[in-house]
Amino acid sequence: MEHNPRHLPADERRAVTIEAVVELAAEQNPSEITTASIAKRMKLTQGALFRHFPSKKAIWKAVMEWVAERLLARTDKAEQTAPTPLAALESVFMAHIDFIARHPGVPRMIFGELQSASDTPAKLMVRTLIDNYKKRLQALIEKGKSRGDLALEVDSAAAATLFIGTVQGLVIQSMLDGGVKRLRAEAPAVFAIYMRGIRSAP
Amino acid sequence: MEHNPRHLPADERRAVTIEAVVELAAEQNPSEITTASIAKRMKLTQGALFRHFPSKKAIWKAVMEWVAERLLARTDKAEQTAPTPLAALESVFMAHIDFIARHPGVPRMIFGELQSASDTPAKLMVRTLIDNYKKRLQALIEKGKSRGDLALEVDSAAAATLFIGTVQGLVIQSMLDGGVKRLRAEAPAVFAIYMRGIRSAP
DNA sequence: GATGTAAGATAGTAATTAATTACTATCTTT
DNA sequence: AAAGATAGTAATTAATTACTATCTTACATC
Repeated sequence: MEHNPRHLPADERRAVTIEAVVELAAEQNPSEITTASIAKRMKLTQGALFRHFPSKKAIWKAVMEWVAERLLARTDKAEQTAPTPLAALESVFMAHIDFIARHPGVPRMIFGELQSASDTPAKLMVRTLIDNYKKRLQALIEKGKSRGDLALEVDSAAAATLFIGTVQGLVIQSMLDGGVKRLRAEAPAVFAIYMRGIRSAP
Repeated sequence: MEHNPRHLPADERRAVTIEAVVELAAEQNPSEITTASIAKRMKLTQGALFRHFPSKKAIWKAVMEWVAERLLARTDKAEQTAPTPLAALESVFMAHIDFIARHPGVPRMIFGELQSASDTPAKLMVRTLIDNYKKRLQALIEKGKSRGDLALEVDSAAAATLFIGTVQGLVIQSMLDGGVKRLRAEAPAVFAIYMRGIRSAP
């Protein structure tokens, strides 16, 4: 059991920093997270952060990389353990919801990055993350069609967009009111309607 | 034709201020909009703003009131001119998309308000706006059910949530890439899947 | 045309911010 | 154990922020 070791190797310090930011984002507006508040959470002086990151933007970039990595790993696993494309869609959806419920700061940060009109490094991370995600969904949907589980008349690209949108909409509304509890509670019923929208007639 | 009249009555000045903020939000991260940048856009000195608003928060509140008013007016009209509940849903959806396409800064501001963990006055505005919106949607959906157009097995609350989520998801993804053009282009196909999800079997 | 008031300009303030600096403590390697 | 490398501290910096105090101008009303 270690008690706040004062000195950490650089890579561990970076990892701890990322965790601190994700934690803080769950508690407050990410745009109001200062280098001072990050340092305080880590019991470190503010200046020390800049020994490990060249700038604040670099911190955000590292955090978004962490998010992309973990989210993709989680949904990937969900997808691959499911028996059918249809089951995979549901499994991925729930894994996504679960990931956000465990890290409520993540959507906060992502939406924050979206708002900047210019292309920050962090925003680029988000874009490629969602791009890849969407491609995988689209492939799943196509597979579901060829198996006869999904309706051929459904636009696959639009279906992938709506899949992600369904998550985003749920998240936004639970951010407004109800929080993580509401997110988990409403997810199944909302996903059921989505499924009804793409499934082939019985 | 008026040429930037230097002096404006207070109420007009407030209106112009709101327009300036909505414009600016379309171009940059709303959290980075400063009182100085608002004033510059209006060709006014920064201090003069505080003759008309007691604080920056008051400006945001006024802007959100403007948004709520206009959006509700637009969707209300769309709803009331439609012949059936089903047609009304589509009409409201498209009116909503059109409103955002005309004012791309609006979702940016709303998402920005969502991120603050505490309940700012502006965040409260957003919450009641969406609450009212959702209630109206739910009523429409119930009406559609009783007419036999919508499936009884569909959860009305979840359907209303997903309706809003569909808009939000579309908006977010167009903010990431493609902008207003993509928003308008993808809206119909995505809405079609939503409709398929709630409509009764033919 | 004089006059009172509403609106704007000018020039500040105090607080907060990311980043930098000079220095110190701690670990690692030989 | 010496020496170099790594990590952290404390204090400071320049820039930016919302907000304010004081002075000046424009306009409506008589």
